[in-house]
Amino acid sequence: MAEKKKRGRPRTFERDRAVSRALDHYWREGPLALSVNEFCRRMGMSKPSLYREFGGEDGLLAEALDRYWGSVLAPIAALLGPDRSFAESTEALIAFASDPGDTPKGCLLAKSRGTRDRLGPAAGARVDELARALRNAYEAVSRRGQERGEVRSDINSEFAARYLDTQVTTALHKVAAGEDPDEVRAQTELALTALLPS
Amino acid sequence: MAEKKKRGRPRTFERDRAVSRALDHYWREGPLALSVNEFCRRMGMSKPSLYREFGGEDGLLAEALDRYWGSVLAPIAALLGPDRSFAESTEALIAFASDPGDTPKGCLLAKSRGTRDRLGPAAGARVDELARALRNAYEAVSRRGQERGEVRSDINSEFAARYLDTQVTTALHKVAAGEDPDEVRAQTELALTALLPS
DNA sequence: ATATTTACGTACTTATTGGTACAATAAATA
DNA sequence: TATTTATTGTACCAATAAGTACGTAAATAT
Repeated sequence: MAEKKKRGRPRTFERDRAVSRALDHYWREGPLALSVNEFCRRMGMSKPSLYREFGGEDGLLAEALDRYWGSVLAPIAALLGPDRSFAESTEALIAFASDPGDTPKGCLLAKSRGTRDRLGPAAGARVDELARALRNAYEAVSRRGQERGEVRSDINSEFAARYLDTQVTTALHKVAAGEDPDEVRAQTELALTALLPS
Repeated sequence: MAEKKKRGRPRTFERDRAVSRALDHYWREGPLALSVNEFCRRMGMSKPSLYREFGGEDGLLAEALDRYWGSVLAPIAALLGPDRSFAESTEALIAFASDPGDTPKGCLLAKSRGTRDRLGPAAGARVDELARALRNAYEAVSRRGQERGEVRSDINSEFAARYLDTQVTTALHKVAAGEDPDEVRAQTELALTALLPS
């Protein structure tokens, strides 16, 4: 890998930093809140830069979603591993949903899913991907829970996964909307008891 | 109340019809989907008319919400009367949520609540009012259910009402997003079993 | 008829939108 | 030093946004 000298003007665009700041803005205010103009103004980048580097708002959001998965959701999914009981897994999920702890409120994926139809093709596809990956994790948790007798065995594990997804997403939306995290936590805990054996 | 002859040019503006069409548009596409320009174009009214009669988009949406309450939500709330068992009431709610039957999909109030913060002052206040009225109905249902032993007695009836509200609103959002009504119905039914005595 | 009062909508303003042409810049090469 | 190639952002475009000044229409009153 020789350091081939390139011929033209050297790149100064900080792509990584741009994606980070984009993620922050999208996460904080939702993926549709900002116009491209305002976006570039706040990011301190020129509009042609955005179109050149990301092909537009759609591409930028898609990349921000990728980073969100890597830095937030993948670690969460890892918390749902087979070494944990169903109760521990749901506890971790509820803790994540009712209080992410770190920077912005709510979940970028949840916010994006809420406006799925108004997203561009690239971001839309990314949202579907991430949602599916998350649901796969939910399904694994549900199935293991059923095998261990920790979850009602008379419901389909895919249905249970979708139910889990619904409830967690609802919790995330409520927290993002500013509702009391303790209330959200309590409601989500109640909702998940519906999955337990009677 | 004598029919006093008014002095100026007679009114030709069809206020009632305007509100009806506004309700239809808001209901179908959500309260923030249309610009004032596009709105007036579709309604066949001039912009000054809208500002004169309703004070702007905010006032128009507020009035549309009023009509929505009168024509849709109040009848629903009436279905939750004391003559029905808890199971019958929730059944009616789920039927409403998972398939409104008539014209547009979803619930205008649910859609409006989802974007509560971006609404104008009048519409925002109306949304709060209607949501509160609905929750009062939910609380009455919950409390009666508890008195009859149809609902877990170890949870606060206000909390149960908020839970009911959450689950019904979630169902409405999902139907509005185009999800399969049968799936939504099944998930909502499961969620509401959490309120039943064990 | 003329003036007065009320209702209405054309046509305008200013600001912002998504999107891009093109000139300026900065390096390697000749 | 001049040329070529690559990168960047100023400065523009047409379309549309929210909001309103003002002239016209249609009735009653004088």
